[in-house]
Amino acid sequence: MANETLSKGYEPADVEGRWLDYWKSHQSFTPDAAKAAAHPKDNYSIVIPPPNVTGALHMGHALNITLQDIMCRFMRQHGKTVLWVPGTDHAGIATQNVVERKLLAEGKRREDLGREAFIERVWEWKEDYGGRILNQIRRLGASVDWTRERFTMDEGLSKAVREVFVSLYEQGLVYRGKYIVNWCTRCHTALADDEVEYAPAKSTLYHLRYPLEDGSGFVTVATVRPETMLGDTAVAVHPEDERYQDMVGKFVILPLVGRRIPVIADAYVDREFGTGCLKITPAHDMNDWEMGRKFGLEAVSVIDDKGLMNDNAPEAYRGLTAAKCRERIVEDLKACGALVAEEPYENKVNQCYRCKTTIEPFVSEQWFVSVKPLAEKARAAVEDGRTTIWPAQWNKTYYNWLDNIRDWCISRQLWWGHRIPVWTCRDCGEVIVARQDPTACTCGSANLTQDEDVLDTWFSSALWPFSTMGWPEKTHELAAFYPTSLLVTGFDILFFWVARMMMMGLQFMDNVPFKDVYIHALVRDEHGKKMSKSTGNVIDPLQMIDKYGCDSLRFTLTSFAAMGRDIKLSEARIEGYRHFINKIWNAARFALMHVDGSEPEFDPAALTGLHHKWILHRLEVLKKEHAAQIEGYRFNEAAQGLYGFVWREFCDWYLELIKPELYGEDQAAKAAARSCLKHVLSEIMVIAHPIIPFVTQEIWSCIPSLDAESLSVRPYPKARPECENETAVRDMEFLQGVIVAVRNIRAELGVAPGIALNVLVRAGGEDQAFLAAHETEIAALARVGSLTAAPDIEPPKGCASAVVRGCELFVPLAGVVDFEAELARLDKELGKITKELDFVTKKLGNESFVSKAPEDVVAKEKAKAAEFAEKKAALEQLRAKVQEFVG
RNA sequence: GGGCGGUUAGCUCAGCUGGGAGAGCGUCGGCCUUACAAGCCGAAUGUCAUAGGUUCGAUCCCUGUACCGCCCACCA
Repeated sequence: MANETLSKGYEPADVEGRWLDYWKSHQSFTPDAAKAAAHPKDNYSIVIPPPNVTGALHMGHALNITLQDIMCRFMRQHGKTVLWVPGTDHAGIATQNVVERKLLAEGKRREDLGREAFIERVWEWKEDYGGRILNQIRRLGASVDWTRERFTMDEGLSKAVREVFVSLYEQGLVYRGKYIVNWCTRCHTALADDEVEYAPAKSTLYHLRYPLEDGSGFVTVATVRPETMLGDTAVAVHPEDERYQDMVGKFVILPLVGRRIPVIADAYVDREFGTGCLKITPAHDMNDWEMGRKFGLEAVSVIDDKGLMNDNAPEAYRGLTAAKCRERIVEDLKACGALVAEEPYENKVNQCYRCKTTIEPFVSEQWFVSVKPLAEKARAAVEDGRTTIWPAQWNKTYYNWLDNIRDWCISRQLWWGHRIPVWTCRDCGEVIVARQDPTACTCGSANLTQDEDVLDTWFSSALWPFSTMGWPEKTHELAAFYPTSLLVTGFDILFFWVARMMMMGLQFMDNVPFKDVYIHALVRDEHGKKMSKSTGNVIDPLQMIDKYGCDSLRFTLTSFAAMGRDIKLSEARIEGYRHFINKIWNAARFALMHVDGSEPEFDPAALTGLHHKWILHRLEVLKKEHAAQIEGYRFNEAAQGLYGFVWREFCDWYLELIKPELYGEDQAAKAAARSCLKHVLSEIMVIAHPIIPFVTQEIWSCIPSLDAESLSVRPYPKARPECENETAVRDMEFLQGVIVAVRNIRAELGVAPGIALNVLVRAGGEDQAFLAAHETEIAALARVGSLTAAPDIEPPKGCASAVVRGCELFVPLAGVVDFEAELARLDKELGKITKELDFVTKKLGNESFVSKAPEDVVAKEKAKAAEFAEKKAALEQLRAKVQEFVG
């Protein structure tokens, strides 16, 4: 492949395919855990946030994967042994829903198949489609170790789940209890608090009148759910509410039901809201449930698990849906005069985060984890810095959630998931919680039934950082790679997942699951809206890859990945950054026209040209800054720094400056240029590789006499302090200043680009020598015919002029130049410099500035003032000269 | 109600520990200059939301205000 001419434009599809295959077949990213275990400090590890098996790649994944990949590739370059574990999550509800929908298309329900057959169907589905998302991740160039791919329902991970459940049970941290839970009547399962979403709704607030038992009057309560009144077991008022002082302790009779219920007093009641009286329905409202516990109230459940009115409701309502029942209740209450007012009301309705069905608070028997003790450890680990959250602004959110945490409901009434390892003996009632499926009870009976429920998906995800490494076995992976170095994720699962991994890691590994957590942005559409299928504003990463190439997408996402800020993405941006990828490609194409492997070995000491010294210095700065930026997760800065260096410095200046040498006759200079060019190009490829792996790898493989196929395992370029050269930077500024001044004159005075200009510079000593030495470069870059530098140069009649670093520069344009235009141009320059000079002068005139500001700042300002004054004086002279011609 | 973030060039956004603002895209003008027209050269553009405060000096630090966005809790 070496030394072939590159195609004129970069064609990503072919390139990406080839290198993806190469990396996979060579197992380039598979570390040797046994070896790595011997020196854990040299290791680096990340576990991928496992996408749902049902998932399809979206921009959030693309960003997430890109950032992780950058870190992994970067750390390999820095000599780390890197493990990046890929895998997927079984995603209980989501996956079950998908398969149920498929069944429904065949006219079947899961109940028709039965549990075992249904689960088999889900596994079949998983085998067929579950790998899709992983292939999509692969296409992003993720340098994961495919030999260690995991699934949350793998045998090993299931073993870990069971181990954790049973030991938490043994530690008294898992318990079963009757509790009010968020119940999805469609999914038929309990949901954790954070699986509930709130949606605004237009409702009606009904005022209901309950008569006092002693006939002394009424209390009026307000509710948006009148049907739940059938389950009321109290009415509450505020203890200090004067209106109701004498009612507390009395009883009211519940209309339609006839139940006698107490009036209680509790500060929870808001006196301002509605009538100040609150109906208490412990079985169907979270707050009421708490109140019921506090006051020892009965919880009368009137709605069942399907959302239908049950037998506790008066006969007339039984079997109705809650909504239908509400209509009927409203009619009936109206009829008996208990409904005294209706008003439109906007509130929020709880929804299932999976299917958006309204949540019904529901009392049932569920399994819980006592998370308080775990949460305290998780909090402490961030407080004392064992884990660092980036950016730190998320600490507060994290603490706040942990501080207010309630027990975690972990049972789900689904079939797809880790079945709860609890058996009940049907003969003696013994409850067995076991790591191995028991065959018999202690009483000898084999008549055991396993708990029907499965565990919350997040229960297994919480173990991901160590379960994927083989825990509870003592593996080399755990020894080498736990705790992991970094977790990269979106803030939307900070609670669901990150906090719970912290808890479980600390509990079972006695160590944090990761040293750093990087919370990345949310990818939104160009208007800042969340991308969603229903809004139709989704940008499909795979389509973007097909259209613009993976590197374009990766570079775009990286450029916008500023910490703590959302990304507004549009296709135009990706298209824009494709230009950059193509620019690199073409720069390489140019370079490879001149580099064939015969050039001398790179030796900075042998490079005497200013532009070589300059670019090598700039390269040193880039190396240093780029590494610091990646290490500090300042991805946007890293990408933009690279962009600026490659385009503005390497291409715009360096490549242009070596052209005279490459096309020239001086063989020594040519060889030096080719050697340096090859060196700089090679190092750029290495530095850029973590962000844009494909184009860099492809170019790398075409650079002659390099280790052609190994860019992904190539170390980061070593620092070369001998190349640092501030003098070169200052000299280069001078050279650039002269070139830009001439270009500016040409452009502003409308001189045709074809006309070569002659340039005179009034300069003596070093400056004169410098200009003479760089005539070739100036000639080439500014289209200058002849350059004359001398201390006694006098401006010829009819010329344009400029001042560069104190030197007056003249471009004779007799007969060509429009003096009015030149005058205007000089005036513009004068205006600028005058403004700047005035500002500095004023500042220096301020006594308190001079006396109070640090010395170096004052010195800097003084130097500026001198420089500005010099330039201004020179410009004024030039202007006067031109004025003579005009006048 | 509690918390967090944002407000900088026409657009999208950088600006790390205070020393009078940058990039990309877009715009305008000129170029098919043998790596690249997906390009090259040149140019224009900002009371850094607002009112105060601290300071010799504030886009940056503090306080208040307005508007936008998000998270948590939730008034039935």
